[in-house]
Amino acid sequence: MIWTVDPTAPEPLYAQLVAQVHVALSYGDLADGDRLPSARELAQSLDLNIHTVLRAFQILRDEGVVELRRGRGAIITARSTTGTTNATREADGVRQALRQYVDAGTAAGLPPEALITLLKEALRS
Amino acid sequence: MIWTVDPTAPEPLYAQLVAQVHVALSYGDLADGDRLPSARELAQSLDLNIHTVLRAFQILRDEGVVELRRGRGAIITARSTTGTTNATREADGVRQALRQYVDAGTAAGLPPEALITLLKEALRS
DNA sequence: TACTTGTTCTAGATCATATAGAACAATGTG
DNA sequence: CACATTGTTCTATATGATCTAGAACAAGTA
Repeated sequence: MIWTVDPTAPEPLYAQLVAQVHVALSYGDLADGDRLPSARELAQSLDLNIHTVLRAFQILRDEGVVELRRGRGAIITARSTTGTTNATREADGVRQALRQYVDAGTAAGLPPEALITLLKEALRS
Repeated sequence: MIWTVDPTAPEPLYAQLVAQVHVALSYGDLADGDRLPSARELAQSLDLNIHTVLRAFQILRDEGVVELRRGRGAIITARSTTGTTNATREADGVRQALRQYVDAGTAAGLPPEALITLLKEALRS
C-alpha cells in the first residue's frame, strides 16, 4: 500500500491517513489481518510527527477498523458482515451504488457538498 | 423553514447552516427563487454573530446555491439540470440511491466514516 | 430620502491541528 | 531472560481555524 499526505490540503493530516485506509479497505487492498506500518515508520517515511500518525491510528481503532497492541502494531480487524462472501464483489457493489447516488444527486441539481451533507445525515440515524 | 444550531457539535456553526440548506434543497423545502432570512435576522434568532451567518451565505454562494445582493438578501438559485422535471420526484430518487449506497457499504463491513471518505473521493474527480 | 442588506476591515478569544521531547508499558524476538 | 519494537501517556509550543465584536461602507428596496 502506498501512503501519501498533502500538507497543503484543507483536510487534516491525520484525516488523510484515515481516509487512505478507508479507500484501501473499499478496494480490498487492505483486509482482515493485514498489518499497517508502525507509527514511527510511517511518520518517518511521510515526514510527519509520530503523534499525528498515532492520532489516525486511534481514530481507526475507535471506528473498529484496526486493533492496536504495543509491540505488535495496527492490525486490520474490519470484517464483512456476510462472513465468507467475496470481499471484492461486495466492494464493487458499494462502488456501483456510490456512482448511482452521485449521478442521481447531480441530475437533481444538488451541489456536491449537499450530497456529503445528506450522507452524513443518513449515517447519523 | 426551521433553523437550528448546536454550539456543542463538532461541526462548525457556519457549516451547520450550510448543511441545513442542503437538506432543505434535497427535500424541496427550498426551491428556486426562495429567499433566506437576512443574515442579521438569522444571527439574532439563532444567537449567533452576523459574521458566522454571512460566512455560511458566502459558502452557499460559492457553491452556486444562492445569489447574494445587498438590500435584497440571499435567494436560492440552485436549479435542476433537467429543467421542467418534478423536483420532488428527483429528490426521492436521490434518497433511494443514498439508502442503497449506505446499505451496500454496511453490508460490505465498511465503517460509516469510510462511506463518507469514498463519496468525497468520488466527487473529487 | 430612509431603510434594509450584504461587504469589508480590524481586533481579540478560544479551540483544533501539528510538532517536539520524554518516559512508560505491553508485546515480540533472539 | 535480555533486548528491541510498538503503542500509550504526559507536558509543551507554534500556527491556523473558528467565533465573536464593532464599525464603516455600498448597493438595493420602499
